[in-house]
Amino acid sequence: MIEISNAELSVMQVLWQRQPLSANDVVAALGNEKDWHEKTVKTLLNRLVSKGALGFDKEGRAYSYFPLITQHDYQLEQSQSFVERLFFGRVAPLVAGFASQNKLSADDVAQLKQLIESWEQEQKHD
Amino acid sequence: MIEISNAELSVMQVLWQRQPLSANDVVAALGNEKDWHEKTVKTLLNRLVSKGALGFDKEGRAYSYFPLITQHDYQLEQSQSFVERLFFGRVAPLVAGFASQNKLSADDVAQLKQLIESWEQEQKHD
DNA sequence: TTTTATCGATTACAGGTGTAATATCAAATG
DNA sequence: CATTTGATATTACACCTGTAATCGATAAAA
Repeated sequence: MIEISNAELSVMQVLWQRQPLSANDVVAALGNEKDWHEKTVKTLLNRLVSKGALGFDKEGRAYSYFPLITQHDYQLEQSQSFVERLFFGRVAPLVAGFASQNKLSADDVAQLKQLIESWEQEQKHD
Repeated sequence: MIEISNAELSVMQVLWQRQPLSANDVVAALGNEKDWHEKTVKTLLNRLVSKGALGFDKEGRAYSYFPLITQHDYQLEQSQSFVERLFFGRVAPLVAGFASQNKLSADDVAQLKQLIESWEQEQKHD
């Protein structure tokens, strides 16, 4: 399993959103949120390539980078391991924490209701 | 915010469950799940004390360790930052991932329904 | 009381991470 | 063609982590 550090993750997020991008495009995209030197971003791109998280095509002088793992897969795997480590595998207590902090949006609740309904449908016909 | 590494977290989990414990008790408690040398566990205890995550009382020769931060607070803070980093703050997509992997237990679903109900109650009278 | 067994404290050491600076090499410019 | 520019590759470096081993002090044992 590929390990992606926090700083690296920010780079992945950019490339999961738009892809492929040149190193400079990634630097620009991160400009708003991160106060990183251009060299820092290039280092992160390099490490992500070494780790097999990113690939690139040579477009002449500059490279064009793209993710080799999907955001969805990464989210799934990390969620699983996070909930395992902190909540011993049960996700509801995590959601309860969000609720207690008023961090549940109406959209979240709507989606959760939907999920529950599907889940109950599943249970019935098996 | 105190940063607790993965290995350190396992030690915290033991002490969140029973507290206070001597170093040897912690070593024993971890014996099942982790294949760590006694020295390794002592190092982790030490680092956690340095970080301010654990305190201890001197009970003669050996120390008696106890958490200085609650499991609940830690879970809350880590959940928040995890969901922020991977899901841009929305928790429902995380739960959706669990559902899709059949990682939702009946207990989870029951608890989620309860949460939603409370949440809707809250919304009404404000 | 001298020796030994234990504790916690300190030190070790390789690999990862955050955060760049420098080196190298090829493309663009003059 | 020679030079400058700009991109990637390599190197840097301190701190964190995983995983212990060694040191030093003190309590227990002989």
